[in-house]
Amino acid sequence: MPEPSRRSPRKAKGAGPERREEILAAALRLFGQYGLYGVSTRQIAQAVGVSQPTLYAYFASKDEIATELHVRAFRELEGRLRTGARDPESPDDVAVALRIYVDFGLENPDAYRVAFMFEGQHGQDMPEHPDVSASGHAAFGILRHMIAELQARHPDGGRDPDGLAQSIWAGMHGLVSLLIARPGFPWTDREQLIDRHVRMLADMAMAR
Amino acid sequence: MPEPSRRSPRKAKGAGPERREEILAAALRLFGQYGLYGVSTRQIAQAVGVSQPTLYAYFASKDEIATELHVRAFRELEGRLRTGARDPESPDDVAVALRIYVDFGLENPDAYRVAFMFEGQHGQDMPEHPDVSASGHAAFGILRHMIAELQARHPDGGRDPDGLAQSIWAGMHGLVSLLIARPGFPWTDREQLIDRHVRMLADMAMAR
Amino acid sequence: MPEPSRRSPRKAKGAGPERREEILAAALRLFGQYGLYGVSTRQIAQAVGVSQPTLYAYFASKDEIATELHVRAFRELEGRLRTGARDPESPDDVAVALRIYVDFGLENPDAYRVAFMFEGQHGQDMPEHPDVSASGHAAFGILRHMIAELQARHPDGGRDPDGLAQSIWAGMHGLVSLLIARPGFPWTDREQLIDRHVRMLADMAMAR
Amino acid sequence: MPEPSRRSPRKAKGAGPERREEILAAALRLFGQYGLYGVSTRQIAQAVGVSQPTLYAYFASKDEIATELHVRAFRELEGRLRTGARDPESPDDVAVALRIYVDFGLENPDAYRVAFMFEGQHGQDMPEHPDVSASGHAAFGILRHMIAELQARHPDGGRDPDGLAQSIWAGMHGLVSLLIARPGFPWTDREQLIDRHVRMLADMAMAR
DNA sequence: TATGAATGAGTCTTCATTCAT
DNA sequence: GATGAATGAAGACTCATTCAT
Repeated sequence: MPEPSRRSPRKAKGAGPERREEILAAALRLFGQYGLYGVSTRQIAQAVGVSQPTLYAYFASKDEIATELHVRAFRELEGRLRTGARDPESPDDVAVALRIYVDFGLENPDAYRVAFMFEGQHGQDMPEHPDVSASGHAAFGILRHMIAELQARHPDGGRDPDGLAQSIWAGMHGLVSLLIARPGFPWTDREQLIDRHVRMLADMAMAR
Repeated sequence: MPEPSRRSPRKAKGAGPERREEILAAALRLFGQYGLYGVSTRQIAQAVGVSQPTLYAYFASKDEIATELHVRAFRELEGRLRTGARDPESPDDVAVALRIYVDFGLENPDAYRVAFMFEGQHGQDMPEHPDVSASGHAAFGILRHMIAELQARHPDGGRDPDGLAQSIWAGMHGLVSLLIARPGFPWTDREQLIDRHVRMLADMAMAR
Repeated sequence: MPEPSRRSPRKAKGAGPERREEILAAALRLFGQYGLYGVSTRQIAQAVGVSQPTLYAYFASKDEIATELHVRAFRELEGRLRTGARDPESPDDVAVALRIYVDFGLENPDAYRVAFMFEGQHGQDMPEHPDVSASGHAAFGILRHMIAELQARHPDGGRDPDGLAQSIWAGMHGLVSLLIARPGFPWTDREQLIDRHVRMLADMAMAR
Repeated sequence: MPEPSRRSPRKAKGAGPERREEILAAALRLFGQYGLYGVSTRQIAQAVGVSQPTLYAYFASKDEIATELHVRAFRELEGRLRTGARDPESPDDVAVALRIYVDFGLENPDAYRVAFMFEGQHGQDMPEHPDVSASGHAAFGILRHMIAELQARHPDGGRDPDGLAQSIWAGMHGLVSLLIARPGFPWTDREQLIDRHVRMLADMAMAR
């Protein structure tokens, strides 16, 4: 006796972990486009094609979705940096890493926005979400490590890798965030702007 | 004998234009702390010590409060830059201007946050708020002008003042915004970090 | 010694009863245009050029303004009818009165709207405002009296002046209110429409 | 052993489309009684026995509720006219249609009031609500068509069916709206009043 | 007489979340 | 696993009205 038409024998289409991914993907797109506060759970649910309560089968709250995206964004960035960044022999190698950073941001403005331009209370590194801080620090650590390595190889070339890494990171973040947030600004040729920005900051890695 | 004008000790707090300023001050603090979307008109009213509708006697909408704060913040920055920035003869003079920028941001983190807060729909520099864009562009224009002047004086020293101004501005914004947004991060010595960051960016003004 | 230009020797400009009239005039115009619920006391005050609380020096409430306008409208109509309506010798004389009615409505759509299309609770003749009902009944009484007179003169011509007066009144009201409320409707030639409508209803005055 | 499906005795009131109808019914009653502007969504929700936000699961806005009621009212009227009105051979057949009109209004005073309620900005047949105008015109069109048919059959009997239809419609509307709006008025015998009113207007259909 | 200032109660509407099924 | 239905709390904003001056 055939049981009344059920879509698939065991898992319904897009159930389980896949649903979770669908939700994250939709939320990432929407958060990036309209901002964290500009997106409602209803919109997310609709974008996924499920009902609102279904979201809560996968996430405890809207905040948890945002946090997961935040952590993932940093992981993705970290992964890219780890993959693309080789042992630096010259500032050019640092420039490659910086370029990876920029490309990540511009290719994934949603993720970048979620990761770095996290709205909400400022003035505290969201201690309630330790994962968020941790994943951010890890990505930063790679850059810091590269600069330290580079300087170690050229002991006469530079000092204070910590400070320099922070300075360079900040310089990158400024460009990426402004390019994302102000697309209407009359920027000069983007490619050239980015290229020079990256090279200049990379050269700073060996500053004394 | 006229009795000495009885002032009611209760409601004479601050009328007229002063109330307006009180509201702006409270809104600035709250917006800076919790973000534009994280603050309700109720909270603003409560912080001022008035009822919600009273706000609407001074501002047409919450948006108007935010816009006014935004414009004021950039005006203040513009004023500081205009006052402090002299005709640049060397990158050091540019560094002075950049330092003014940083100091403004760190001394008025709320205002700085509000100034760059208008990142609504991911992009769109809010054409509906021309003042908002205008005030930002004016402040930027001063830096751009300085760099152009400097290069004009040293024709062999640099080119593309537009692109450089954007690059330097971005570099500054990155540092200021991160210092404000991540106070918990293990920054190296702030003063030294800022000082070198500023000098490095200023040196870029004469890049070729 | 000429006193400093005051409009009138005693009353300050627009003070006292004149103010009251100004308020009523402004309210009549606004109520007629936007409806009773579509007009706020602020709008009335602004139209008059005074502050909101000033209204309450002349009227106890917004409702009192509306009521006064209502009563006045009926009085005006009553006055016009009393003036223009002569002892009826034929239906033509009734037609004259009906035409007065229509003209009143179309020339003073604001007043007509206030008088007859009074929004609010229906199903009761606002017993809380006895004046309103009274003034309405008075105007109606004139029409009823005309018809009775006419029939008395032509004893074979008609009966039931009460019912006929109500019927004719209703017929008039329907046309006036629709012409006022639906100006966008594709009415045929207004003058001709009104003229025939009036004559037909007047002829009914002698129906048996 | 499966226990017999427990039905919760509390919340099973009326789900889905039935809720929608409940809301419409409650809104119709309230709008008819207190007017469109005199009723709040809270009152509607309370009358239905649900919370305020629940309304928005069934209607996008208060305006949508009103529009639906308006359209329904005219549709109902249109349906009654279409059903009851036969090819007119004499004014008596027109009288039947007019009587249907009156009966509809008096049996459904709320609906009638709602149908003619959309008198917003004094004029403007709400071009933003095309349905509203359309449904009204459709009902009127039936009457117009009847009169034209009648005159076509008796070519010597009447002219200008458009103008006559408007005149007769206005005459009906006046009586119905006053009977509804002024129940406290000392009307003569209602049945007789209506009957004669209807017959008189119907006779006008063949006026020259 | 007139008003600047203020407000409690109310408007419509949207939110994230939960419950019973 | 999924949902239809529902809601308390809150959102921005407007209202008629009333103080104290």
